[in-house]
Amino acid sequence: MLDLKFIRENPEAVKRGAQLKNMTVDVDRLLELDARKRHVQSTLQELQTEQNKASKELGPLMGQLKKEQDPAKRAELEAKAEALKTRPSAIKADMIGLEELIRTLDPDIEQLLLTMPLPPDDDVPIGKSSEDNVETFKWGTPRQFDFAPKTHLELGKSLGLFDLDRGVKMAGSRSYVLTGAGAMLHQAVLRMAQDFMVFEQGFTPMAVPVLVKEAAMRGTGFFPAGREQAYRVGEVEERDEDVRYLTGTGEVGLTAFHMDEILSEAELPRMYVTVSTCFRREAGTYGKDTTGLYRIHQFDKVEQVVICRNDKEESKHWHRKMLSFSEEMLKRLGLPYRLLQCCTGDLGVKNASMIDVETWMPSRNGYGETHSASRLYDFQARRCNLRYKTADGKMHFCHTLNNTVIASPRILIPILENHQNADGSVTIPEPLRKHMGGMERIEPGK
RNA sequence: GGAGAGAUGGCCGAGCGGCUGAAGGCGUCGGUUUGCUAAACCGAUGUACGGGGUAUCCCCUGUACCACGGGUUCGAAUCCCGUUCUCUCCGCCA
Repeated sequence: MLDLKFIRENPEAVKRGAQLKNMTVDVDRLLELDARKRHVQSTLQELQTEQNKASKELGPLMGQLKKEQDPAKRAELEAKAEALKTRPSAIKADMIGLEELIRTLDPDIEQLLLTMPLPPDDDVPIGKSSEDNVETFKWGTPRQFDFAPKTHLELGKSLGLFDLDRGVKMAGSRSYVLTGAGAMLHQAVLRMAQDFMVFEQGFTPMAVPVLVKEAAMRGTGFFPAGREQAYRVGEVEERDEDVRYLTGTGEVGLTAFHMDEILSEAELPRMYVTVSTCFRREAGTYGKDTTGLYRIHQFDKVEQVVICRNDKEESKHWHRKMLSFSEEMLKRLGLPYRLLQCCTGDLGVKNASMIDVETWMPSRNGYGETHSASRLYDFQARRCNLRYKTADGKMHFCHTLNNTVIASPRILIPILENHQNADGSVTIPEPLRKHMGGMERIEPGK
């Protein structure tokens, strides 16, 4: 969420930011509603002041009246009290009207405010869509096969690693079942990533809810824009408070963890990592990546979140650092990858900058997205009402960042395809072996 | 699922419908005293929004906020209704 004051003072910057992100937002209407509300509010406040003044006089008077025995004096006091009551009584109806008006204005302002995107950072290349993303770094060389390499689908079948048909049978399209060594490999990858973040990088491991309330989705910026991407749980007739949503990323649980809190500067940065199941409806992707383990409704992801001070440089520093953790995972797994600086048009509402990591997938004869690192500044923290206090008592909104450490089973695609052998087996990358009972290769018929 | 209790500031805790943004204590910060520490004493110590200031993080002023949302009233932390959450007991399930 943007600061309303900022929008008021920089409407053009906000408009331009939205435009760069290919989004249409009605800044003018927001400002108009805001102006109207403030006008109503100040009128209301004046009336409240009057009321309060009358009350302050009435208070002691009523106290006297209670004690007073003399009928003559009582009558006098009563008359005085009645006189004092006339004005508040008279303005009461007006006040109720004004309150009503604010109540009708508020939801509209709120809704508009929630749709205002964070303007992209200056160093983000301008572009319309993912086509215009810029490759900034490349690691590793795609392997030249001296045999006809199989796709992960073929490997999965011949090695018995997953079963798509039965997955679809019970759970519908874009579903799967990991089986045998496939299931183990999946767990091994997650475990390796979590261990790395916890034991080598000092992140705090968390197990968070994946079924959350509307406030958590809105606070982390997924709602309202991404509402159609989330599974909604609850009966149609249920009241809003009973409805829950399945999260599409552990980022929600890690970031909303501190919702409505005031941290102290000394406890920043908070570094969290979670492995959680992610649910995505993948609405609007019909016909896209329909085969295999690439685009699926349910997967597991190790996600990293950092909550730091309100300092752009610090945010940028963490952004790079968190990205390096993802890169380290791919390096250890021996998977060639590249970094893409996403262009303005490819950014979501909440990002100031986003860097995707794409990993080499032989079956695509190209790179496929496996990670996404976002820098959000205080956009999420504002929505989450997540602040911190400095030593001298000043209050600020935190900055938040998030990035994939590893997501599986998608990452199994490059692992299987890149490490396959001519005999149809797959060599297990060394760091995964200790999580697979020491297994070094996955071989057919075993 | 049944019965009951509760929700007040960073924490504990008081609060007859008016002088309560809220006693008291703890904590924190500043000061005095002190060789240092401790102790003692004095003072300060919420947030949001609006308006005004010779005004980025300063001052003045107004309003709101005692779980949340309504209501009663000239006036609500205090009374009424609804919701959420927490706790205790019973039952049920794991």
